[in-house]
Amino acid sequence: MTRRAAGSGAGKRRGYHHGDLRRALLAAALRLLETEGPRALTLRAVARRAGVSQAAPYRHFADKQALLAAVAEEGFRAMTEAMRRATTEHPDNPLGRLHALGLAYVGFASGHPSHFRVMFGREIADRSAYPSLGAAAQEAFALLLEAIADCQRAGFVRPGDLEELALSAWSIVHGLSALLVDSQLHGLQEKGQEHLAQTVTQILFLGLGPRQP
Amino acid sequence: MTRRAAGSGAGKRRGYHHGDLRRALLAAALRLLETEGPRALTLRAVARRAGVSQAAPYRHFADKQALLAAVAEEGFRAMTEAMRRATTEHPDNPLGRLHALGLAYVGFASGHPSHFRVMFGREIADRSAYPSLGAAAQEAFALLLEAIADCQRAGFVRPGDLEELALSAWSIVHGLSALLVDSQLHGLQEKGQEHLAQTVTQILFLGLGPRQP
DNA sequence: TGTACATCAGTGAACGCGCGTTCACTGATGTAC
DNA sequence: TGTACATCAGTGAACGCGCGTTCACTGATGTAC
Repeated sequence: MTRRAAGSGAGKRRGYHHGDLRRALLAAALRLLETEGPRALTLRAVARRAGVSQAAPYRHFADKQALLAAVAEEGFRAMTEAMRRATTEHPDNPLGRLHALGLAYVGFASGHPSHFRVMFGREIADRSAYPSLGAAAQEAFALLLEAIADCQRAGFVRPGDLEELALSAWSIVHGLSALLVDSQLHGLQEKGQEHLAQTVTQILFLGLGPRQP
Repeated sequence: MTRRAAGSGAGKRRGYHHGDLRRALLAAALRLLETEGPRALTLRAVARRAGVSQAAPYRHFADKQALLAAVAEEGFRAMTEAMRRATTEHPDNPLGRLHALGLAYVGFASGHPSHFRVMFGREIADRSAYPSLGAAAQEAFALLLEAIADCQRAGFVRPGDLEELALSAWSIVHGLSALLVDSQLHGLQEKGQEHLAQTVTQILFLGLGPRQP
């Protein structure tokens, strides 16, 4: 604790003690994930990548699953951040915000496919063992709920069970993301992730929208 | 070839030669998948489960990836079959057929979560190495395209790029399936897979539908 | 300011494990004569 | 119908590998006096 404050000062961190190994391990894990894929994400490889002995990670993570959970949590935080950033471009337009949210979701997934897979994979069997991971995931979903509630209030989305409407929206962007990430689209993929996301969210909005007069 | 015909007769198949080991290995793989999950799907475990030496599978599959590809192909065939069966209940109603198709997709996924994961996971890096797998996957997608084209002709679905409309439909049912399979829904899951699928496809149909007069 | 000390982050070697794959083999099978 | 033979599906032992995890240790660090 005091260690981190002391060690993370400017420059010189070479020595027996690392200074901020936990953060360095997470960074190494992310780099591994994006360059080598999820199968390469082993504790030993992460330690190697961080330039540290293979036993060192155990000072910071109880076991491999704890590292995985931290990686997933970090992913949800980054995704939430990206979504939040996207919505700030439409401060006055609820539908625009919802749209931006969806595009940011798909954008994050196709920009970080391996990370996306770890976040939603079942490697972390029991999420209740990692409360902060659950909280980070909830936070992303909460953004969606909020945006849809705003749209309902503004009359852009029909009345109805908020969670179920949100699930529909989540399903469609998550589905497109998963298909992109798992390279299932072949020919279609040529149209570009951005275009496909536009198309798909368009259909979603028509479905969510109020009945035409 | 003649071997299989001879060996797969009634009864007695105990002996040095198995008779139809390829099929038995696939069956063992599916059993393993559903009972132990995808991580347990190793060549050695499959051989063990089939009651055969660990080298035996190499007479029928070039390597582990070939087995995986066969498992995935089998999955697409089963899913296509389930979807086709579901549509026969609505011979005269294109929209009902499309609806049934979607429900069958989600039903297959939540009924065979591990199989679903292998089908869409990236364990099979290069699908072009397994043409019959690609064909089986295409067949499922073709059902969807057909159903939507029928709906367009009948006026239930707006005119527009068929593939893009199909992608929207695919995304929403695939997304819900993935979320269910990966246990991301927590509270919502209590409402039941069937109910959630109904809700989500309802929104989809409103989105696909022609503009109200 | 200087020194003794407790802490604990990181080391390096070792463990046991199950995996994918190879190899020379064995013996059941169907077929040619 | 009987026999010799070629085929090839399945065997069993072995390989090398990288993994997660444990363990007694070492030495850099901050702190109490």
